[in-house]
Amino acid sequence: MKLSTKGEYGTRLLLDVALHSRGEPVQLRDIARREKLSLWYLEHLVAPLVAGGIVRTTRGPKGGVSLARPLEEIKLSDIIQQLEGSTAPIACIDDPKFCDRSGSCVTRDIWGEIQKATDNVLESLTLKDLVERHKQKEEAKQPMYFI
Amino acid sequence: MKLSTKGEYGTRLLLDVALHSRGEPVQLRDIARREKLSLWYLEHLVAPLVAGGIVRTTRGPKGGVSLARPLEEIKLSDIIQQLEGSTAPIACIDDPKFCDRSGSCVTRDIWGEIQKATDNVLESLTLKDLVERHKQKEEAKQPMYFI
DNA sequence: CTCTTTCTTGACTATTTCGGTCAACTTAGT
DNA sequence: ACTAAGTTGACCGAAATAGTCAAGAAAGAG
Repeated sequence: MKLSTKGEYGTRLLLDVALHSRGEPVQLRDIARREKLSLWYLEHLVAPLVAGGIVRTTRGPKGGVSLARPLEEIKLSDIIQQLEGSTAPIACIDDPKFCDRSGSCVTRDIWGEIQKATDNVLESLTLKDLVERHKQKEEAKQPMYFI
Repeated sequence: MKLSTKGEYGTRLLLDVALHSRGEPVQLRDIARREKLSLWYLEHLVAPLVAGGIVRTTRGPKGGVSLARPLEEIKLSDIIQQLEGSTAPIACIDDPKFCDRSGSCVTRDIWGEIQKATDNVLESLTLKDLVERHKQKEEAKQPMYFI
């Protein structure tokens, strides 16, 4: 039931862009520094995100990565779909012909239910939710001097 | 979000034992034949299942594998736990010290929710449920001559 | 126009995990 | 004893993963 680093880092990448974009693109170099990720690895995460219409990139000075859609229109499931492919825990879910027992296989049904459970979580959350949760955590850290 | 073949084959192994045990142990060789799995690979699945108290094995003639507990007391989560280890999609869930940002990491919370969602499914199902589902599918296949 | 800055692309590599095989051993029954 | 099981641990090849790098293309600034 493992998530690869693509999905992990990719989500952090997007959240970082969401938090630091002030209208302008966010540079990969800065993301790499803040998130402590290799710049050369991040480059490979951006390509599929562009292909999936999740981010836009601009080259040259003051270039970088920006979100291609409003925060609330970027679902976690979009990100994972783009970076990890399917969320199916096993191949026969996506391709019934993968195994000739698919029709009568009880265990296959279970893996399907598991996929559904994780998809429910991923589809119910958007980047906006992540940003809000992040801000809440930040506020919780600050002592409230103004009271 | 992939399940390895250990969890996949192990679940089928257990279901096969549940379906074919008539008081006596079920032999690995027969399981391998029925499930079309390599005998040598199955051997590696049995060891952790014994360690987890899920099955007992007896050696020698007429030996084999038998369930160590009643069907309804073997949860899917027990099986997966034993064969795959944790269901955490990412290491920092099990070990917060794995990453120094764990406390304030929003994405980590998400992976935790996903784990919880899959655990809910796995803990709600027992081998007995699988057996019953299997029988229902079998019956559905038979045309009902008796009507 | 050219220089710099930034992303783009694809090649490359190291490491790990996975799936699978096998042989030697132990135990239990006949 | 002999035979029929499971037990254990070593081993291997293939594939996936994670990561690095270098050459190039686009966009702006001057």
